[in-house]
Amino acid sequence: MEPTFKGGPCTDCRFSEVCKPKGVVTPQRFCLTQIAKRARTFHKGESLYRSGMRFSGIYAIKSGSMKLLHTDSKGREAIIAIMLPGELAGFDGLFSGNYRCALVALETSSACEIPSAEIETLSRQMPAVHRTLMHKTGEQIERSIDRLATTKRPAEERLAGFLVDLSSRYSARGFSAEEFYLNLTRQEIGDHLGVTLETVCRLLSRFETAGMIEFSGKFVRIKDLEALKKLTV
Amino acid sequence: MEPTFKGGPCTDCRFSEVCKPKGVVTPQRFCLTQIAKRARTFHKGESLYRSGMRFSGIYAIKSGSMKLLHTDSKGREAIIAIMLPGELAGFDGLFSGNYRCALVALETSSACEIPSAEIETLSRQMPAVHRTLMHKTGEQIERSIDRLATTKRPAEERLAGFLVDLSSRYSARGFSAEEFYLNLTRQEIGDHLGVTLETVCRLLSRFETAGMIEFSGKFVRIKDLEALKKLTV
DNA sequence: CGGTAATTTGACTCTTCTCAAGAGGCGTGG
DNA sequence: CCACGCCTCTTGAGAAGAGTCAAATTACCG
Repeated sequence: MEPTFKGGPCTDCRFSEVCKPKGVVTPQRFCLTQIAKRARTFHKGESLYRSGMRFSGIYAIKSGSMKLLHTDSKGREAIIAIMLPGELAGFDGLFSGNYRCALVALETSSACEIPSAEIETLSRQMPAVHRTLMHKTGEQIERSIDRLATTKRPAEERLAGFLVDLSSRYSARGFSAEEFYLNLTRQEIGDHLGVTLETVCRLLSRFETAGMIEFSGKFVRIKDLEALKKLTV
Repeated sequence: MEPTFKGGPCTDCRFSEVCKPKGVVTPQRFCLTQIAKRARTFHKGESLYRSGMRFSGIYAIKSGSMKLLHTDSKGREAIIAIMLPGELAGFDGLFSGNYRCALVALETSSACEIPSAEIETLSRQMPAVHRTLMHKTGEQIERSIDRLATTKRPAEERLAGFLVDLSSRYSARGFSAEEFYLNLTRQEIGDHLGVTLETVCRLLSRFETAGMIEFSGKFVRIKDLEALKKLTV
C-alpha cells in the first residue's frame, strides 16, 4: 500500500461510501477505502471464509451475493444472513477472533477484503474508522434482534418479510426495489427462514397467484409491495 | 470518579471479574470496575431501559434476572434473551446509540450501570477496557447466531436447549447447574422460544414424566442433564 | 443432448396452535 | 387468618399449519 495513495480500487467503486466513515469530515486517506485490498472474484460455492477460521478481515461486497452459513454439530445448515452488494460481512469473527459461520458466494461475486491487521491499527488511531465499524456492528446486531423477534410468526409472514427486506436493501443500494435476481434455491430460502423447501414453494406459488409477485427462475418481480408489507406488519 | 480509587462498589462484588479486562495485566484503576456506579435495585417488572431510549450505558447484573424484551409494531412480544447474574446487558444500544429492546427485571434484582460517557472515554484511552467490551460483544453476536440457527428445530429441542443453556450459564457463574429458580411464566418461556404457553406446559410435563427434570413452581431441578443435552444435539 | 439437480404439486401425517374449562397459587383486604 | 379475586398453570379436543414422502415436470450444466 502506497503512503500517498491516489486512485486505486475504491476510486471508481460505486459503493465506496460504504467503507467511508460517516458523520465527520476526515481526510480521505483515513477511510476504510484506503486499506481495502483490490476486489477479488469468488465463484459460486466458493468460501471467503469458513467457520472456525481465525478472523482475517471484513469483506465489502461489490457484486453478486453471499450467504452467511451456520452448520451445527449434526450437519444441519442454517443461513444466518444473505449479503448483498454494498454491504459488509465478517462481523461474526470481528469480536471473537474466529469466524462463527462460513461466508459463501451464491453466484460469481466480487468483494474487497479489509484485512484484520489494518482494521486494528487504523481503528485505534482513527476514531472515524472505529466509529464506522461500530455503526455497522450496530446494524448487524439490530438485524439479528429483528430476526430473532420473528421466530413465532407463521411461515407466510416470514417469507413476505424476507422479500420486503431484500427489496428495501436493494433499493437502498441503488438497485431496483421491484426486480432482482434471487440466487437462492428453495432449500436455501427455507434454511434461512426455518421452513422446508416445499413450504417455500407453496407459499411463493400462493403469492404469485395472489398477484403479489411474479418469478421466472431466479428472477423476481415484486408487483404489489404494499400487499407483501401488509402480510408482515 | 476519584483518581486514586480505593475500595468502592466493586471491591466485594463476587462478579467483579466480569467487568475487568481479561488476558492482560492492567493497573486495577483502569478496569470497568472503576467506572461502574454502585448497584441499584430494580423491582419485578421495572425497566432498566426501554426500546428507543438513547443509549445510557451497559448494565452488570449482580443478582436476580432480566428479560431483554422486543415488541413489534403489532404489540407482539419476543424475548430476545434472558440475562443472569454476572452477565452484561445493554449491547442492543451500544453501537446504534439507541436501545432496540427493553431490559426488564423478572424479579427483584440489582445491577450496576456503566455509564455511556465513561465507556466512550475509557475505551478510547484504555485498550484493555476496549478489548473487554469487544470480547463481550463477540459473545453476544455468537449467542444471537446460535439462536438464529435453531429456528427450524422442533419445540422440544429448543426447550431442552434452553434449559441446558441456563444450566451451563448458572454453572459458569458459580451457581448450581442442577437447581435454580426460573422466574419466567410459561408465556414468557414461549415468547423466548417462539412457541405458545400451552406447548411449553406440555413439553415440561413430558420432560418431567420422562424423569429429566422436576419442578415445583418457579424452582427447577435438572435430574438428567445428559438426556436433555441429547435432545438438543 | 443426456443426466443431474431443482422445482412443483399432491396426499398424508404430525406437530403445534387455538379454544376452552378446570385447578392451583398468590396477594390483598376484610 | 381466611376468603376472594385474579393470574397462572394444566390438560383436553379439534383445527390448522407445516413437515414428510413421493412422483412428475422443469431447468441447468457439461
